[in-house]
This record gives sequence, C-alpha cells and structure tokens, in this order.
Amino acid sequence: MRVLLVEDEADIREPLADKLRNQGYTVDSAEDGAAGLFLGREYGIDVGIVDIGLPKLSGIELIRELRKLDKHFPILILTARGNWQDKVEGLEAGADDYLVKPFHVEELLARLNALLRRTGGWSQPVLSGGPVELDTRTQSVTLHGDPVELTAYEYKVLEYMMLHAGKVISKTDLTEHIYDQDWDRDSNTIEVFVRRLRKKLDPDERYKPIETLRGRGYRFALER
Amino acid sequence: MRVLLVEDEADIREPLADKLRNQGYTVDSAEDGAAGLFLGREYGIDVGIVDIGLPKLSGIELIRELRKLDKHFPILILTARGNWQDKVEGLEAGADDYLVKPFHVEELLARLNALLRRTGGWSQPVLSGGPVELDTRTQSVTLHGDPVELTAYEYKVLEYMMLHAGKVISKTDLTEHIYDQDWDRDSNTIEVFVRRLRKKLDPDERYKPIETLRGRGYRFALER
DNA sequence: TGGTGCGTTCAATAACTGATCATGAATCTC
DNA sequence: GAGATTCATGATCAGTTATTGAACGCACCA
Repeated sequence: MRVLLVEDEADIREPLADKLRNQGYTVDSAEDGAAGLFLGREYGIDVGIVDIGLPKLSGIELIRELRKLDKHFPILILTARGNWQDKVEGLEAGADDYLVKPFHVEELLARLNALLRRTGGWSQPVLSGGPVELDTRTQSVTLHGDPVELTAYEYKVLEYMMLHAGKVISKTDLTEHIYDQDWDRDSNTIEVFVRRLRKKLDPDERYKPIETLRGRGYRFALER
Repeated sequence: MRVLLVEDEADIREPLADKLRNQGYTVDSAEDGAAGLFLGREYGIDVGIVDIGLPKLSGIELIRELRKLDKHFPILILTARGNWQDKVEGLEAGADDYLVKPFHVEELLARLNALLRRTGGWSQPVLSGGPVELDTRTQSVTLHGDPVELTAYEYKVLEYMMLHAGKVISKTDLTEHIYDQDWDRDSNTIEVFVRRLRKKLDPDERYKPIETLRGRGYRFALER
C-alpha cells in the first residue's frame, strides 16, 4: 500500500510518515503541493493524505489536478480546526474524507483504513487465493491454515499481488508500490522475493499461486 | 490502560492521578477542557474521567467534541452535588456514567472498573492466550494456573500485548501506550521487558507466546 | 543508612534480511 | 537454430535489528 503524504509542517509529516511505514505502508511524502503533484503523477499511489493549507499549490488545487490526470485513488484531507469551508471545498474537489487538525495518529490510521475499506482498496481485511490466506489486520499469512513466516518485504509483495489478484502486475509496479524511493532498474530483487514467496507458499509446486507472464510481470492466481 | 483525567481542582486531580497510577493505569491529566481535548485526541485513550465544571471548554462540550472526533472510549463524568442537570446533559452528550462530588477515591475506582467492564473496554476482564491468563481486575497473571509475579511495567507491556493479541505491535506503539509522556528514547527498554516476560511466561521456550516480527514489532500469539 | 526492588542502560553477540552476484534455464527474435 | 532477453535459482555478503546478561542508579523502606 503506497501512501502519498503531502503536508508542509515537518513536525506533523515526519512522525506520521514514520508511523505509517511502521504500519506497513510505503510512504511518499512531499512538503508542498507541487512536489505532491509530481509524486502523485509519477508513482502508483494507492491512497493520499493531503493537507489543505499547502505552499506552492494548495491542497484543493492539488486534488483537482490529480483528478484531472485521471488519478482516482482515495484522498483524505487534513483541515485546520474551524475551517469548514476548506473541508467542503476539498470534498467538492474530489477528496473522499477529511480529518480536522490536530489529530491523533491513531485516529488518522483508523480513518485511513475505513477509507480504504470503503473505496475497495482493501475490500476485505482477509484476502484469500487457493490455499493461501492473508490477513491485513494482523499481517499474517497462512497456507492451508498453517501460519507462514514472511519477512516484511515478502509480505509487502504478497499483499500487493493478492490485492490485485488475477491482474498482471509488472515488476516496476511492484517496485513502485513497495519501495519509498525509486530503485535500481537492473536489480533482480523482485525476482528473488517472488522466488522466496513461491518456495514458502508452494513448496511442492502444486498450486502455482504466482504465474510468470514473460515480459509483462506476474499474476497471482485468482482461485484454485 | 490509559486514562484521561480532566479536572481543574488540583486538590482532587493530583491525588486521584496518583492513585490511578498506583492502580496500574497510565494517566494523562489536564486541568481544563481545551487541554483535555488535545490529550484525548492526541493519545490513544482507553477511558476518560471528566469534571463537568471546567474552564475554557466545559466538560459537556469536551465530551461532545471528542465524540464528534469519533473518540468512543467510555467517559465517567464528575458533577457537583445537586447539579443533576449537569448529569443529564453529560449523559446526553455521550458520557457513560457519572459520579457526584465529593466522592471517595475507592468509589471512583469501583465505578471505573465497572464502566470498563460494561463497555467492553476490557472486552473481558480476563484475557487469555494459550497457557497464560491475565486478570485485569486483580492485575494478576497465571501460567498454567500458577501465579506469575510481574513488575508494574512487565504487566503493562503484557496487558497491552494481550489486549491486542494477534496484531503486530511496534515498539513505538508500546512506548506510547505505556509511558505517561512519550519520550522517544533510543534505548532497548522494551526489548528488555519482552525478554523478561518471555523468561517468566515461557521458561522452556515451548509456547512462544510473543513472536518477534523483525523490523515491525512483536505479536502476542492468539491461541495455541 | 544500608538494603532491596525495579526501571533503565550498556555492551557483546547472535540472528536475520534485503541486496547482489553468478550461473543456468526458458523463451523470444530473426 | 544462434544469439539475445528474460526469468529462476542458490549462495553469499554486509548492514541492521534483536537478544541477552550484567551492571547501574534511583526511590523506597526499614
């Protein structure tokens, strides 16, 4: 899950980004609207958190621009206390929910989850495909009901694949959704993770949960 | 268990806060409604004790604001003798119980416990996971039915983990919920507590009640 | 005032994980 | 079918993170 966080106050942005990463999200953060727009356009963002009062390009304008670019990931806006006009304007511009500052990080997380669930990002908290089940709440994975130990990155790769089960996922998609910054193109890290996942999820090579589509990417089998 | 205590009279607030800490609660106290609102929104509060007659923002307003922010932790209000309107208004605003001043600390504690039990703050008074059981009422822990002696902080760590059994709990989560002020320290205190807990709860390393998720945190095993 | 308990800190080691490399297999292009 | 791409795979490495035993120091109590 890749989050775009656009907030000018470092005191809010940094700890929030930390917390989000902590929760397993991949975070792109920007301190002004222009940078936010760039990130939102360049990367495959899954959900946005946007402060309304931003330098360079206001949050409202940022959202309008993103929507104009056909970027329809859900957006949660942050508004200062009492500025309810901002809130209304933001929602009209295409935001999906709002939160009044100051807020507690826990609250934002709850809202974010609710938003993702509502908009179908996480349609269900438990994703399943054949014998493998992934619970996004506990970040745990089971194979035939038995727990499977995954490392942080293995989990991220699998989560993204299962979230888009049945769809072809290119390696750049994966890298983009999994790493905070851009990454070396000529590294086979993803292949290695896929290899490890296959080994853990299908040791006998019977279910083949992850197909390879040469030249295009991978696909997580829908059902079996 | 983190309590938000909002009371302007220091003569009542301070000893009460002490007593609560004494009982194992983590206490955030504020002397006016505005500060209370800030704390209530900033921290992950589990239960609130709010005086109705507060400066800056009345107890009633405070409760309304908190509820508006989707903060649904149970709240116990304190009202002056005879002001039964306050009581009614408070309950209407979203409080869950009330206590008339002056009161005995013991009485408040009893009410608080009853409230927590009733509202499911402690969904159950006894949390269990595998061979270990934790009774929040007596703050006692048993392993296979045999009592286990824990220090105050060991207990807090365990309680928080068991309250969120199955979920990944980062070390920052733990520090935030366990210490009154979240001072970010770059120390390994949490690791040490986890170590001591493991030693006491699973001396033979057979049940592994506390899993480590490297880079992510810890997880208390759901069942075994 | 000396002892005890407990939270914290320190330091050394152990374990893990993400990245990389090297090599071989599969598939595509011409 | 030869050569080029792309992917698979096992091994290894270096940096990070967790574990662990011990010691420290403060508060409390007798």
